[in-house]
Amino acid sequence: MEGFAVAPNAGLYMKDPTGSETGRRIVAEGTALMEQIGFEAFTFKKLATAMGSTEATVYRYFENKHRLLLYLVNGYWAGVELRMIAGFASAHSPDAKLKTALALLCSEAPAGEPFAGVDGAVLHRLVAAESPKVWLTKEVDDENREGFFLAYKRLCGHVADLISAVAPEYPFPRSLAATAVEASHAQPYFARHLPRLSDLPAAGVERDLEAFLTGLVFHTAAR
Amino acid sequence: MEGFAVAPNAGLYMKDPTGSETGRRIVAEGTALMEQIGFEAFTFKKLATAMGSTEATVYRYFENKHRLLLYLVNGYWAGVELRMIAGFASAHSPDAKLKTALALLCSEAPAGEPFAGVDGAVLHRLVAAESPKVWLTKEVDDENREGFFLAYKRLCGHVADLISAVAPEYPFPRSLAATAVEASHAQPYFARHLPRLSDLPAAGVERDLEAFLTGLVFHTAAR
DNA sequence: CGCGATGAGATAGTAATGCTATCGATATTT
DNA sequence: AAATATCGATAGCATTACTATCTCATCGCG
Repeated sequence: MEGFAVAPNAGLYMKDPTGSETGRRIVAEGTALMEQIGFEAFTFKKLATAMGSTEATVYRYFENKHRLLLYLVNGYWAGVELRMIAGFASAHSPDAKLKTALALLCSEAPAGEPFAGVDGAVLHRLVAAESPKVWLTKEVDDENREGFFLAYKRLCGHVADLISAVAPEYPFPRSLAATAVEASHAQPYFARHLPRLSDLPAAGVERDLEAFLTGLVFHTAAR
Repeated sequence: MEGFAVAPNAGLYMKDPTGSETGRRIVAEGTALMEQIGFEAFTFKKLATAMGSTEATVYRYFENKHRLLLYLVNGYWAGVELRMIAGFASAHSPDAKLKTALALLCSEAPAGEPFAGVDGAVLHRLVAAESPKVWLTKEVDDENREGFFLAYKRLCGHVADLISAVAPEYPFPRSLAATAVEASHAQPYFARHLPRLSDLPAAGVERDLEAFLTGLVFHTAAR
């Protein structure tokens, strides 16, 4: 029943939200509401009211809103990883694989629903705007030990491996991969809100973003 | 009396904290406490208790903790900009200037006190761990309109200008500058807490970080 | 000397937040 | 039909994020 070899989100919830209609609604409406009003203004009470349920019910699924965000972000990255691996099938050289991987990171509206009832584009925007808050916390080390960042680290790992395949002598493949993945979210956000920090257009960034990222990665690594 | 042509922090406070001993202590002890316990756990009540003062007193200086963080981050960047411009004096080619600028971004313990009584290394760590929270907010656009991000944007602007000077035909100087500046904080943080996302050592990153960043910028732009 | 302004500690209070506990009605399972 | 799980309803509590007011000390100034 699980779409993954190892459930990517184990431990992030108190009760598996995919196992009930209420759980799926928490995830679906939680994503939408959090994206709308922002993580700091988001509360379980507001979510419960929006779903016509109660705070206590939401707390039965997730310990707190930070865990819910972590769950969403993790699911997002797991989905990207899946599509990335699928994309590798149609590319043969490491070079071509790396290019598809980077292109995938640039698409604002990922194909397919990452969670039942969740709009991919909305989740993408949520992740772009909120995901750093997931690790910029005093609990990073504990949460990392519990494996809550595995999906993200695996994804960056794939990109790093491709960089190494393309440029075996480049000394910072992981740093470059993480920098590129981060930039793929930060740059569209900057383009929209702090345009002095970007050369991308406010909307429809995908084409230029891809050009920027491939330039960044290939020129840096492949000497 | 002001060290800057235009006070970089105007509007961020209700009452200028540099103008009184209490204000300076709010800034100094606020930095230390926030860095210690993290932005989410930090409250004005805790700060007041730590300083032997009261919540109401702190609120006379800053509207809320978000504004205080913004003030600190902004002051940090203003200080970096000052040192960057000073550093340009000893470098003559744009190439050399860009190299000094990037090296400056890598130093973990900036020279000189950015605020009276504030340890530069502590502020540096605070900015690395918390600064994205300053713009990843639903109030970005309002705060940007009020000029609260000017120091950061100016700093990135300097780097972008140097990139353009070194490589006039490179199409994404601003994106590259912002990406490099962001990476200068993100990479040491990753090295420490999520080491799979970096090739840098957990401690003493400066040398490798500089190599990574100069490679990133020069190979990407001067292509 | 006395006046007013300013700065800041003390105290109180309010609404919202984050979270826990209990209870009972309603399904679902066995 | 009994047992169990699910979830809405309600209550409660400690903390947070503020706001307001009052008092006292200080300081510049006529």
